[in-house]
Amino acid sequence: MSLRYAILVDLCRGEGTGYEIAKRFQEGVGFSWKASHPQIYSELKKMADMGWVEFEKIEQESKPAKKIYRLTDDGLNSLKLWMDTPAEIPPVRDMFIIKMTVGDLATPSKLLREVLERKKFTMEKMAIFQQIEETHYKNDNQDPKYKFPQLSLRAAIITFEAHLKWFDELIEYLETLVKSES
Amino acid sequence: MSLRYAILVDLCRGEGTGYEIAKRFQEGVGFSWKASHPQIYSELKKMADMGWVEFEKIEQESKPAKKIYRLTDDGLNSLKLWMDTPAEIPPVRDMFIIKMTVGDLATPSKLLREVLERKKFTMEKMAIFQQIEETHYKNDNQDPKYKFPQLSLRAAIITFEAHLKWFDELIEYLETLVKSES
DNA sequence: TGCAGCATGTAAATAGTTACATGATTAT
DNA sequence: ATAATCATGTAACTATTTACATGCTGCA
Repeated sequence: MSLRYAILVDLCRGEGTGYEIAKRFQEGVGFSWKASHPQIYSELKKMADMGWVEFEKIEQESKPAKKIYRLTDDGLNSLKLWMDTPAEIPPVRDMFIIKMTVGDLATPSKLLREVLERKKFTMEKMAIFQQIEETHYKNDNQDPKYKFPQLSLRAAIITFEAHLKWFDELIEYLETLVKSES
Repeated sequence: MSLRYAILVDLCRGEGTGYEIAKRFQEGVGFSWKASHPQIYSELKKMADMGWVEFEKIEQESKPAKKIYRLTDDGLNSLKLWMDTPAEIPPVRDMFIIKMTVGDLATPSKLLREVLERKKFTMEKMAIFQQIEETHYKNDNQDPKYKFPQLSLRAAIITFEAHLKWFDELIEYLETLVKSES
């Protein structure tokens, strides 16, 4: 049921089509959840049947009619109920960490390349989030209304920092291995 | 196919029954992957059929016969091939972070309680990993053989530290909310 | 007496991904 | 020309969880 509530949270900020919601749930756009479009369409349909969301159908020329979804009072109430119940602590599921436990089975240079790739990826992502933090929430904008979204953003930034710290420890060791290899 | 390789990595350290492997993959035991026992049994069966693992059947009185699995040469070779191909970067999928973006919809005291619960949980987990790091890898034990497992452990510790840092930011804000609430 | 641990497995359900399908428009 | 964007959806598959099933032993 997680995706269901993730969508409700997304719709809290305003109405949107399944397509738009799906875009936000694509790899990397939002930090904390990922979902493909068929999953989102089917979940929206279920919630429309339950009356948690409603949609306005807008016909378009040369495109399928778009459905603009918004929360209903029922949906908002269900969301509020969920908000007060603890969320499950998710398992990690990162094969890269598993791989490291037996890193001696890999080719050091390839492992190093993989870490450098991850580091690059993480730095790019982090830059985006830091940008948002600076333009939206820093300095003047200390409106308590934005405090929660900002704190949520902090989760991403802090996590990325941690990953980078770990990557640097890996790189340090792997570089010694690659040097002695040649 | 991730679970498959996670099991192979696990079997690298030595033989084991499905039951034992499943225990290690339970919530919280290993840091980086989670799996239930039916999933592990079925994956072991598939890999036995492919010849990546083999097992020795040991009859027992009053218990079902146990199967002690170990890697075959084929399994080890497949694992080595996998080691040299980059692992996918996993999505995060933590509803707690999502929840924070609309934290104003929750009851502050309940949200605070949830954060404190997570903090406690994380500190307990981290203590276990730090213990392992100190007893197994610190001081005298600078054997390069243990360098990779140690680095893998560092991923957990560094990640936990990051979570704790974030939790403290949340707690600081939520405490002001709870105070002004009463 | 009742629960945890050992040890296997099957069956059913839910969650999530990938491929297929359509079709016009705009940018490269 | 080709790919990306808009916008929906279905179908098939893979991954994962939960419930059911068995049965003995040792502990509180």
